Amino acid sequence: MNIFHNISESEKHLLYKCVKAVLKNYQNGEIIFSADENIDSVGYVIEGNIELTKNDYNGNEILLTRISKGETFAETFVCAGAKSIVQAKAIDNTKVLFLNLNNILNICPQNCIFHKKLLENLIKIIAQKNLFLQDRLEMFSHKILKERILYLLTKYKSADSSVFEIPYTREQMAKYLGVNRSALSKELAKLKAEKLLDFHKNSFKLFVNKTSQEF
Amino acid sequence: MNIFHNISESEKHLLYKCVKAVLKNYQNGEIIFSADENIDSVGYVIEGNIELTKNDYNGNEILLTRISKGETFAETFVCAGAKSIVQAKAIDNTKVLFLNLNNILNICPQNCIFHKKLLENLIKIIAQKNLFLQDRLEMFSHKILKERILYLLTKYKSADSSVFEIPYTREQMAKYLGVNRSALSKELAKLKAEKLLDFHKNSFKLFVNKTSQEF
DNA sequence: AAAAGTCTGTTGCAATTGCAACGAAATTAT
DNA sequence: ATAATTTCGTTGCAATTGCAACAGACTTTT
Repeated sequence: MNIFHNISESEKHLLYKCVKAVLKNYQNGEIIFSADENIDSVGYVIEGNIELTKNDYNGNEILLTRISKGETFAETFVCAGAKSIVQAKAIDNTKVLFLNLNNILNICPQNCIFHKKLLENLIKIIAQKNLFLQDRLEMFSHKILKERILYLLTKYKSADSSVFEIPYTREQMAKYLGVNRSALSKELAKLKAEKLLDFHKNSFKLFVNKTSQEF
Repeated sequence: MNIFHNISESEKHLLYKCVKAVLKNYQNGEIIFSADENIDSVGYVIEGNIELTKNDYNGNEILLTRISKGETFAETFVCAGAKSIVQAKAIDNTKVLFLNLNNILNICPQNCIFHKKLLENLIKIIAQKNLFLQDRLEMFSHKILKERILYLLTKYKSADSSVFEIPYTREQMAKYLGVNRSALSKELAKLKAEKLLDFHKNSFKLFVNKTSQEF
């Protein structure tokens, strides 16, 4: 989701003034901010690309994610009132727009509608990331592969004993589940033998007994 | 964090009118909302307790979390514009205040300060939950116990080869790391033998070579 | 100080998953 | 249609972690 969703180009430019947005240019390789810095502004990539990295216990730089044009970054810790925990580095010649959180929150006296939209979008971005993280975490909270598989399939199943598809190849499915691909195939074959499910490629069918609900 | 943080009792009551807050009473056991419902209001527990549950693939009700007095719930999917994915049930006689998201976002014409504070607090709640989830997820992304341990310890270490404490007993540490306690003790003993770290109870000392940083 | 209770380390064995290699099936390119 | 490429299932073995049981260390209670 774009933080300027539903805001037209002309409104955008009014908004820039309204929230005193700051545009900065970075050379390829330039550090935008480091881990442990106090940041007060949400970043928005106008042009170029950014990498968010973190140092592990050995000092190795670990790539967390890439941010590209139209995406927002730094919003989590800025809005949480916390220090940065990641480093942001331009990996192209990059233009970043900084939106100061306080200015976003201080609805301007004019009470402009697009200002409200910006706020709404910002909240939505954070909340949606939250949903994404919650799903991943719930998946990981299942310790056994069988349960992880059923957790995933339950998300996509339409109605019992009818076929549905999942948007993953077997390799992607294994990655989502955080396990080895062949271990996944092995377990799927086992579950098929147990008649808990049937599948072919990315089409699945669940035969789950709902006895616990029938009483 | 309380969504009314920094808002006085008197301001609170003005705010209730301003955002048209709705107070509802629930009997012990009463369903507040079900999974798959469309909700437009953030919940705030004034009195009593709530359980958020989810049905697993077998239809078993799984307890996700308990919400008690002063806590906010439903904010994630309301702000994400998504359907509820959980069921909320009162487990006491419970008073819940519902704050409609649109009303929170529509800063009132009077432009009252506490309205802005409410918004700020809401964002902070979501963003902080985000940070929490990110940490858990990053931990789980390490597949090997050794890496999980070092991830945890790196978070708490002050300076190299100096002693620091972690706020967990061994049992809690194992739970945080998502592994069996005795497996954790085993691995800690191994890492101690490898001279990567030293420890006694919840006091630790890291001997991590930073060679990769020294070049 | 002794006793009871809790926390932690250790051990052996079981269960689960990772890994690598290969062949079959399915898809895409020629 | 054939060949090349990718995806998937299978297998055997290795590595990791779970589990249960017990003993020692540490804490709290009496």
